[in-house]
Amino acid sequence: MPQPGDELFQVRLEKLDRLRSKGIDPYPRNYDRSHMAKDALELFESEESIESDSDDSTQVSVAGRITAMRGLGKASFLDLLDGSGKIQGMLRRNTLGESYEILKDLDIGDWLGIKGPMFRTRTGEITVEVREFEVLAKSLRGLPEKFHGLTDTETRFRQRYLDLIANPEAREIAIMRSRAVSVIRRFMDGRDFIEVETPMLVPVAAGGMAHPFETHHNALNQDLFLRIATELYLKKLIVGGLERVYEIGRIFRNEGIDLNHNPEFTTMESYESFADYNDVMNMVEELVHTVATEVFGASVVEYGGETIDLTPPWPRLSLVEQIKLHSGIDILECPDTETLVTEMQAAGIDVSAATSWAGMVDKLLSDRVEPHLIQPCFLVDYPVAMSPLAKKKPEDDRIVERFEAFAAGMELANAFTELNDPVEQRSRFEDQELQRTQLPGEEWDRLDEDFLTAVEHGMPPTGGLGIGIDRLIMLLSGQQSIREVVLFPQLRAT
RNA sequence: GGGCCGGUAGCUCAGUUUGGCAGAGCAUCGGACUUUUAAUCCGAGUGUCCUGGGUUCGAAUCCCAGCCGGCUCACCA
Repeated sequence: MPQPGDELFQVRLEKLDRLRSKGIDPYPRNYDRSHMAKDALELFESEESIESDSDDSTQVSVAGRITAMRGLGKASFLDLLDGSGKIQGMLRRNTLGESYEILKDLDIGDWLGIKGPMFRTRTGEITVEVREFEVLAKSLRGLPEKFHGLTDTETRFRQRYLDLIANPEAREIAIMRSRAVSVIRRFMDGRDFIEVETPMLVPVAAGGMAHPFETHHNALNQDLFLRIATELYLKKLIVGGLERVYEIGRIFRNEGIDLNHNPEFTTMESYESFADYNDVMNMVEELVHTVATEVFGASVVEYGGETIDLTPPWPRLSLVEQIKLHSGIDILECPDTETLVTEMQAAGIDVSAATSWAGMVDKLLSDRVEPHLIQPCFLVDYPVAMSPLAKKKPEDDRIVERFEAFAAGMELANAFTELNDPVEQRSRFEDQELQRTQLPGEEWDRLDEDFLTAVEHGMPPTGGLGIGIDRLIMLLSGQQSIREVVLFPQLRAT
């Protein structure tokens, strides 16, 4: 990459001066574009298909970045890339006269507007025969090489704009993600949910089990945390009678970074009054299927060599049964930590890291069950010890009405019938706080007094949902790394 | 945080095993070329070999420490 002071950079500065000395503003303020590249190509094809009396096609003006230049003396070809794709332009000394010489001061990477009729070259490519052109922005640094493109992952993530220029797939994923979020919004809005925003800076990082980022507000002289979930604030809105709310937003967890984890990630959480987790399950499978078909054009996706069919309904599988099936362990028969440790060791599972009963069940789930959950499904009915915010099943107070959605061995969503008994909620929080004092190495939920006060005012029966947008996009776009679906993934600052 | 792998020209990469002038393609610069498209042809210059130490007559190459990245394990969604 040319740096200020480098020869390549200097050469471009000289070109910039030459353009100015010819009376050309290398950074004009606008351009009157008639067509996107893709639309221009389609226009030509449609005009071509009907017999036309005139020789010339409609004139178009398109604007984009020069991604390739091929000079042949008194004629030159260049590729322009705009938001819709690429289009080729041909410039000839004959048609352009003196202004043809300006080409010498153009480089790959510059923004250019071209205007003229279109034709097909000998090799069949639809091409703008440039009658006029205008420099839209001079670039001082070179672009990645055209053939191999940009593959260095560090540069791709740190300078995502180069990735977007060089790699069409990067562009496609960014666009797909945006469309997917739009579809989710339409889907939720269509079900009479209202989109809300809740605080990201919070005094208590509650609503999940995760290590928060800490910060400080100077004027308040108060420590604050970045939210780890949107859950509790959204449920306060349910208490307030908003009935159906959702939030699509960033949450922050101060934990490891890997293929599936970025410290900031996007979730959609929704809360629906008078619904239970069965209603939410129906909604989730329909939501995912709708996004897949509307954005990616299919209800079937390829992921890691597997073909995954997202068509509802997805099977509802008992968590307890699935653990029994894949590990031989009946967790309900092991109500205390010691028994479970013994059983897990007997099954050859490393229990050195997990210290709590809930932590070990979670490990059983992720080690033994998750890898089998390739086709989409719901695991339902979790132990109460793992789920301090979920309502117990009426027939079994060891189990709560909670489900997690899985596909391609990845967890996509977590949801439950919300616990709305304020007395029980307080005691569940107190249990979490107690566990933290006993097992500080693990993450526990935190007691949020403001939230309890809200629930004490009466929270209606509610079905709640959290769905990881990044992982959903990974699944639908076939990407194995969360960094591919986050435009600017977290990297160490240099 | 642990383990493994990597970092060489603007980009993509050889060269490291066995220490001996810093290399190729693209890009860039000069020239030729009026339908090219990884254009072609002739000619030219690329550089903190990630950084800092060490060994050596001599280090991109060997040793040590560090930085950055990737994968993986742990933790997690």
